[in-house]
Amino acid sequence: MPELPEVETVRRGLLPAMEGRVIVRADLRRDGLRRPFPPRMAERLAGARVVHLGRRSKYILAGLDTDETLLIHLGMSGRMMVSGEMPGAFRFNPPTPEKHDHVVLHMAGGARVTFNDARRFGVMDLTPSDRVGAHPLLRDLGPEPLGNAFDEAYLIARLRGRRMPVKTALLDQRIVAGLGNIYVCEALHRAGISPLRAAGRIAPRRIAALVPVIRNVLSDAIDAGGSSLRDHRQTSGELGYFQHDFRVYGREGGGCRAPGCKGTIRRIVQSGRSSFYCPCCQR
DNA sequence: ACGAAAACCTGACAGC
DNA sequence: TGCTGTCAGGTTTTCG
Repeated sequence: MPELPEVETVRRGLLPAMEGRVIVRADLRRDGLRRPFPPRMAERLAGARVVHLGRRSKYILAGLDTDETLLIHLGMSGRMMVSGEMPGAFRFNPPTPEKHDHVVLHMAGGARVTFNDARRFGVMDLTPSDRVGAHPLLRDLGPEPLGNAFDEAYLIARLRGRRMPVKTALLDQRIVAGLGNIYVCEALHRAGISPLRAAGRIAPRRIAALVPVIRNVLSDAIDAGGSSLRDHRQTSGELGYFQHDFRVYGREGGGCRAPGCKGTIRRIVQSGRSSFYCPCCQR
């Protein structure tokens, strides 16, 4: 799935097709993904205008003029494709619906927005706009890593006393929201911190250094259109290309790219997920 | 309470 | 060709 940079890339691609525009019709090809769609979702979307298309962590939030907000999560394999007569839309009109096209939004103006998700770990839900933050999926999220609330003092305080590996802590969406496996691995490498190190046993000044590193990795990835490994596509069908800038992710056995380091990238498993790191320059 | 592991699904790929 | 096993940008639930 898509982590924060991929979701932000998708949001930006959806903007011209969706923001300010009316959803003429919503076609649902099944009754849910990871969880059931809310009751009468198609009827509640039909005729609604998208007044704002935002993002919180890995969730895309479409605020509607019906005072409801459509909440979208892409899970591991979710894609949103724009097709039809729109600038930036897929050049070819969509052929017949493809496998795993679960929801199609027909927008006024001729664009179609298709949600495709092979593994069905994604989510779509509707919630009252005046308390989106109280939604169970958003309620416990930590601060946005690119926002002002995520700063050195905050991260130092949140990691203090934690015995879990720093890798696990940064994947915890309650501590900071939006990081996933790729960008945690990449950020820890850039900061020279071992993913195995207990979160509460990192010197405060090293944690402080991690904050701008996280911001920079995410910003660079957004600028590159995200990372395309297998599933992620921009809404036009184009790939992202930040995967070419990975320093450790997926590079087991490869040479460390840190300046002056001769180490070899290793893969280990932490709480069921691969961690890639350089044992030489990450301590 | 905490952290690890399993579960939810499907597809891609390596190896035999 | 086709089988088996492994792995995958996430999150929630279960287990110890």
